[in-house]
Amino acid sequence: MDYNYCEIEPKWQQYWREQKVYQADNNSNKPHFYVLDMFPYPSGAGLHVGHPLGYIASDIYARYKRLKGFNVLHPMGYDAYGLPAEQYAIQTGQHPAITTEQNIKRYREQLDKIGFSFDWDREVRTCDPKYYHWTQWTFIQLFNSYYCTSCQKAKPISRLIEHFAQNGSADLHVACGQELSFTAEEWNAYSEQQKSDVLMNYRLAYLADIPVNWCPELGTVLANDEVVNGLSVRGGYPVERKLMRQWSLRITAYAQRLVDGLEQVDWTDSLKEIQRNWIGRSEGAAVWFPLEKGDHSFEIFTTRPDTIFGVTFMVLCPEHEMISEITTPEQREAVDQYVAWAKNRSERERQAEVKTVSGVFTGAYAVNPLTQERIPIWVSEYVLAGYGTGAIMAVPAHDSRDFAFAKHFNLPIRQVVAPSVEEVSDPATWTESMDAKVGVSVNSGFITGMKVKDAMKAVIAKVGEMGIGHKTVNFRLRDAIFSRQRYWGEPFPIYYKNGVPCAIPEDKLPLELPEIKEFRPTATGEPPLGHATVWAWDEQQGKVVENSKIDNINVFPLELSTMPGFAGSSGYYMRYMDPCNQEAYFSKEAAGYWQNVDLYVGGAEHGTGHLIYARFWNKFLFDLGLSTKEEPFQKLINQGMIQGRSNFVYRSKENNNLFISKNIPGRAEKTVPIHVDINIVDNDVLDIEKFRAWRPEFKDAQFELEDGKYICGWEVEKMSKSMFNVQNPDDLVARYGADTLRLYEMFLGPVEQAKPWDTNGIEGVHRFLKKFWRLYESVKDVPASKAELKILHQTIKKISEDIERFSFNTAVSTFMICVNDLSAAKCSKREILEPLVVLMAPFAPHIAEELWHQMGNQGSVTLASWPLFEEKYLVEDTFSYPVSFNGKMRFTVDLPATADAAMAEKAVMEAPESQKWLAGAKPKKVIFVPKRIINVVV
RNA sequence: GCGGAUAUGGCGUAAUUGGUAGCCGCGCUAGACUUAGGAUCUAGUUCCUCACGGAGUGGGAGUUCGAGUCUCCCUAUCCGCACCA
Repeated sequence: MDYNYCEIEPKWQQYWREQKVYQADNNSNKPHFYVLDMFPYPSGAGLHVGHPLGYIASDIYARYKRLKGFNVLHPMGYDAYGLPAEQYAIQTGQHPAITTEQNIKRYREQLDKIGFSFDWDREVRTCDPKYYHWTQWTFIQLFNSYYCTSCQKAKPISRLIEHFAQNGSADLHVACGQELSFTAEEWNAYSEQQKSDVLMNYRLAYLADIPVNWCPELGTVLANDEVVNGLSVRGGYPVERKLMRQWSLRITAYAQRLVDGLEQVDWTDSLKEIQRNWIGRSEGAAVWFPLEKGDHSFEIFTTRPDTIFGVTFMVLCPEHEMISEITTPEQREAVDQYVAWAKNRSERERQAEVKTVSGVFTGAYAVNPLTQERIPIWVSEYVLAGYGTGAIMAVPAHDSRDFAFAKHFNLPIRQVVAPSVEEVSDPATWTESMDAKVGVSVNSGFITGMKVKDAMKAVIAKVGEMGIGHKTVNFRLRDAIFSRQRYWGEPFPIYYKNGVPCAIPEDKLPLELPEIKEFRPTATGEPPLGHATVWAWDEQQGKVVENSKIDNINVFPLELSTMPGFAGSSGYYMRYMDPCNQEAYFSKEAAGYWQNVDLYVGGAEHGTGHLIYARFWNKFLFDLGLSTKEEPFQKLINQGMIQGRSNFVYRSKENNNLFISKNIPGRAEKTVPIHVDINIVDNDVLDIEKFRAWRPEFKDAQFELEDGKYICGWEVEKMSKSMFNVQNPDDLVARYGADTLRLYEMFLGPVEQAKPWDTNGIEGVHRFLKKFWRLYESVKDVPASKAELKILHQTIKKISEDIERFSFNTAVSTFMICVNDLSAAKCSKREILEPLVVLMAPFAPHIAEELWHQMGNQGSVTLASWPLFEEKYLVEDTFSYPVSFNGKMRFTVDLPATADAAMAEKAVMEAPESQKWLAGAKPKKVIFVPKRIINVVV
């Protein structure tokens, strides 16, 4: 009987589904293991071959762990809220819920065909009220929490309110928007509205007027990671800066813990580095510079306090609040003009012109607190409002930006750091500043002669003594804007009681997304939820009622924004542990059992988005006592992107109906390349009949062939419909079967590596499976020879190692070698083939299952026992056999310094290793150097 | 500009982690069987050379008995950040 994948694959998929073979148990004595994939956004285009790459890798690992006796949690779900479905709704009027449902159905069909071992009973969808119940719940917890900086932990806001009532703002150690100062008496006298405003400064989810990334085309604000080069990631529309009242998450409170946590996880260095850069921790000093006139002073942040003697001017950002106050009458017009100009520039213009220097003098002066020098104060765009204090001390000699500014406006440059005290030069001759933190201070009063590091400490100590500064840490990370002016997202569980935002009671959750018919913003510019007619909160009844009932006594308006995409994806991995819990996000027992994700597989493109938000979310849940581990994802594998591999035909310039094969001499000049559908090309050979049928215009196409074939050109490009290079996994499953697809995707190369998709090698993998199948056609119950056992044992050993280090491509190669060897030996012995089929089960589960049952075994092979081999089939010390898989045996023998080749050979033959493994046979090759024999090839 | 990664046959890749390159697969060459097939099997295939032999892991140096692997300097490609004081 032939290997009939069309029959066996659906059969076993059904069996697994019906027998619930992959159901994970929350109460088990087995060791636990949690394997997670980044759940997909169900887009209308369906899966392409890039998606399953990571899923197959994680599935192999999950199945391997099951064979190893672990209770494995391997769930899947959908990140179902998102812009594309809503944009589609705007264009067509089709409700996003319908589009999403259809897409999910399609995804599920595609996923099912590949034979994954997901526990579908645990499926979550972010748009399901039973799920977003807990997204909303978490939001309320964030809203009702503040961050205590002395114990580095989130705490209930009620504790802060008590503190205010007793002590006012004194002795606060909290993360906040700005430093406020009030007494207990003042607090107690505040109105509800005032108290609410003050608390917003401390809540972990807070409402504030902040400069946001506004995308007019999408009609919504975007988070920093959703904007690249001033354009939206989704759609590529321009984004502008705008001041808006938005919900934000105080993720900056967790910045230090987010940096520290990276030490505990097993991620690649490059991804950790991406996160460190995004968080952008930098140590330095805060220093107050007094103004020359009046008693005001302003704060600056610097990472180079040691250069304070080199300050020759100060710069404020155009948004700085002190500008209008300090600007002199003579300079007012110029300053106003500059500030207005800067304000009107789009983010994109600003970024495009980073190298251009612009700025204006305010006419005001500050005083250097250490030298008492008078320092002019300027305004310039190159100082950013969002970082540090929006004001800097400029040291043009040792900062390239300050240097460019000083050159442009002809401001003095003073060297204060040099390689040594003697090596001082004239900065007027410099072409660039000396930014490196090396050398010693010069021209710097009491720190002159000190090394940079010591000088920094000395200056910090000095300003500390003077009460005008201290050591501090700054982060580049900004709070995450959490509002989206969109419909298809989680509604905020918030209503506005006469302007005061209030959370709806937890026992009334979920607050379900209301139905609307029009998905655009309202005529008055409100978000789409402004169209909802039943979107008001009745406090008495504790439910949603018609808007018409709003009286601001009992019935209040609800929030019209919705949450962003990352809201639902920040905690889904915890929900999988206990997906049906109606009383809680997840039970403490479930979290206590599963702990955290042991292995997370997904793309590196989430390095600055999802992976930061999820870590923050989990740390918060940890502070609440819900999550048992502070870091959610212990080990992370980044699957490489699959690029497209486009094929081309070459159309003659003279004759539109003539196509010339790639390698015909002179072709390049005579033709133009045209993209051709990769599905009608096989190994770069064009199927001429299919090509003629592909499009009407090619109906009568003529060809100039080489060796009777039409050879296409190829190029690596993005996988996209317009280049006809999208490979749909379904087509390959239909043609070769899921097992072939699974093996081939792994065989393509290391999982982490980016690579173009091409099907040129898939035949070889398919052939291997057929060969594997043939081995089992006449299984005999006779004892295996030692040589055959050796093949098996080496394979077991190598496959185990390969899986443990996620080297699935070499694992597939190992199988091929094993099967080649067994075929050559005509080995059909049960003793060999039975364990081999179990070994194969993680990779090609369908064929393994079929053969397992054909051999008369019961139960699923994918739950058989891996140690079976190690105990039952282990002979001698095969697992410590010194011969590696490719036949080299290595051991070291000490030789006298005078040894020659003959003596070396003799020593090899006498070595215990040879006695044991060569059994008198001569080695093929002996490599030796004086004193030691190094390598013996047998 | 800063940071991270990668570079091996015609192609995808492998190399016992410092042990004397190119496993496995594709493709290609020759052959066997054949109901002439997009089946199966056998042998060969890094490059140059009829051969003897020589060269060879992006380029250049270095450490070492020994380097694809370690160090330094270039070059190219990819990714991340980008006026972050």
